[in-house]
Amino acid sequence: MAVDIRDVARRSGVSVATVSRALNARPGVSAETRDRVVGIARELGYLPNLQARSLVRRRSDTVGLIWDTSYSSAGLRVPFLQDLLIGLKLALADTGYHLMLVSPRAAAADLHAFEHVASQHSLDGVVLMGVDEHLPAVKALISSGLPVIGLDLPVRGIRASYVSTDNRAGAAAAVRHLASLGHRRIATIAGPPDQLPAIDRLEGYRETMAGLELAVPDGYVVHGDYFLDSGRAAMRALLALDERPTAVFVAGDSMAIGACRTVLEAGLDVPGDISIVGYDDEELAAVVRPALTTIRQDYLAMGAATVELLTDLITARHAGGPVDESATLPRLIRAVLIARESSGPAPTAG
Amino acid sequence: MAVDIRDVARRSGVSVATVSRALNARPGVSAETRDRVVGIARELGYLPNLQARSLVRRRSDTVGLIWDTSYSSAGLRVPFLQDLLIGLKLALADTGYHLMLVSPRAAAADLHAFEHVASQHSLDGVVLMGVDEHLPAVKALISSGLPVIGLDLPVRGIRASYVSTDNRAGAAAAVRHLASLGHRRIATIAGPPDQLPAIDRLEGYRETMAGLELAVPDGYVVHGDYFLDSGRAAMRALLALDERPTAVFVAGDSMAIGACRTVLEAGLDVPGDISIVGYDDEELAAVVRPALTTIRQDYLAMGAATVELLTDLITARHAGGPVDESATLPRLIRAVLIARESSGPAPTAG
DNA sequence: TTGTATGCGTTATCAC
DNA sequence: GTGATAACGCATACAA
Repeated sequence: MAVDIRDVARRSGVSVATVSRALNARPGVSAETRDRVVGIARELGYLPNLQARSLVRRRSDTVGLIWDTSYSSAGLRVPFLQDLLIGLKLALADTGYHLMLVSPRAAAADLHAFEHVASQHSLDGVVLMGVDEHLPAVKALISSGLPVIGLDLPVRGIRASYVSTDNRAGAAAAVRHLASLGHRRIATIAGPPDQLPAIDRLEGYRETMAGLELAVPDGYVVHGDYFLDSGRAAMRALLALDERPTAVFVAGDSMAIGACRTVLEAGLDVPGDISIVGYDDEELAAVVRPALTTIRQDYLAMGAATVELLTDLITARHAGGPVDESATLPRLIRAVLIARESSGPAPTAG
Repeated sequence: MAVDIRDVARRSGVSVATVSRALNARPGVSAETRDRVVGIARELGYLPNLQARSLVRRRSDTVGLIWDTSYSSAGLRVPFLQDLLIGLKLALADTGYHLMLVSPRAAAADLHAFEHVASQHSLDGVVLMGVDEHLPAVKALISSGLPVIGLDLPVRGIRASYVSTDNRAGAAAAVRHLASLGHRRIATIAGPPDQLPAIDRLEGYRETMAGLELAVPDGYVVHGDYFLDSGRAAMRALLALDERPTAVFVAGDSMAIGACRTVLEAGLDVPGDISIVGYDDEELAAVVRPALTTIRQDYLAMGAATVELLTDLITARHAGGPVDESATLPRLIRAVLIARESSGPAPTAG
């Protein structure tokens, strides 16, 4: 049926070993025969069988993606993860690695579920996304020594690291943007105080405010839960303040939209009276009115960093060499500010 | 390193052939030895190597997903496709098939690009998503005889079919909803006239209007390109009509939002003066003001139908039997109307 | 530089 | 019911 390496060998008048060497650009074959073999292989439409290849090479040139999407059955959407998937896919396409999606159904029950799928498919490495990093199966996978990268998921290990966004720097960019527009009374609507990204964004806000020698009066830090309504409530609290802020950095787009609405309903203007900067650049950020200035996580860059880290780990492992320290250092990707309509010059003193 | 079938055989005191038979529940092995072998295999933590397995069985229990995401580099997002992916993934997880993501980089150039990857990975079947169905490589893939299912992509062939939403019925639901609110002058903003979903939605509109004995005057059908701005332009055309519609069925949420804005900017009210129904129930449909009444596609059901169709095709092919007619019949999944704020009673005659 | 032979871990085809 | 053994398609150690 399909043409195999023996067919190419016969037609070329050489042995299969020579064909293999020629096609894989291995040394020890004359340029002349190499060219001839390559030509005949192309002519015959020869395609090496990947299963056979990985069986003998003991590697599959395939990385697995472990991504728990069960939340989706409940109607939830996490668009950011899906953006990350695309970033990963695009970056991987340039490297020759294939991507296998594994569905972690039994992960909760079976401690070795992840190791098992990895071993059965001879996966060269694994990317973790949207799973609980405290899962025993995750820890077991990491201590198995297989190269593992957490995508927006803080895991560390002998051959494990992670890629995430620099939430501190993102918050700093937002605050600096507002300050550069002349704002001095800048408040923040933060996320839940027990989540790492929320904590980092809040710290980034505080640090930058301090660096700019701007005061953070009582009441300038309000917490929400990332949902729209909590943004409304938070903004109401901010509007009730004696020294009302002229700008607000909001740690999530939905909350920012809620905050916007509350400002407008109060008869004030955005950005005329109050400037607002969101976070995440969700799809709707560009659509609402006024369009939201926000911080975008660069998922293409995150995908690229993930692939880079993972392939480094993989090649180092195959080379049998020691794990390079720098290869297991987490990579924080800079978030970029997308300036739209919801931020503008500070109102002239009045 | 890892325990293989020979280890199990040795420990069981039987041959590898017997082990294989026992573990795969093949006939010709006594219940007694079967149980013993299974027990020892479990005890040893034996995991069959899937590459070796698929090498000899000539099937991989893996389906490929061909999904072109290159548009994403341009900053575009198609959230619906990502919902579909999750639906597919969840449905597939229950069947034991694995999912391999293939990135069609050379598809445009190489006529046989898709066949090649399928053959190299011994894929049992392929799901197509977000690629141009007119691509020569797609046609070539289908005529290769491999089981292929288009997800929201109208392909047909000897072992090819597709799953889509019932766009006709969705449009009908929208029109009937508006009619039930008392509207009689119902216009539509359709999609590009050369895309099947757009065509079906338009036909569903026409049929239902005819069935309700409602007139579709000249100018009541305007085409857009699914982007927001085209919805604005289309609505401007509609507003300029002598007999202005009191309701508009818009074939996409973004266009519907654009249409809403244009109505509001013209000093008219939604839904007071003009009711609007969108299509897709994108995330932002629930967030914009007024919240959009729209048609939601059931992506979990679509994923399930895709898997069902594909596995039927695959098992039929492996059985060597003829292709069941019904297995290549497209499956249309019913869409549901989500009533929100953008649709209301028709204005009383004036 | 090239060819021969062996092994990768299974399943399947024969014998027995 | 069970056991040798030959594929499956490829890469590579060793010989030549």
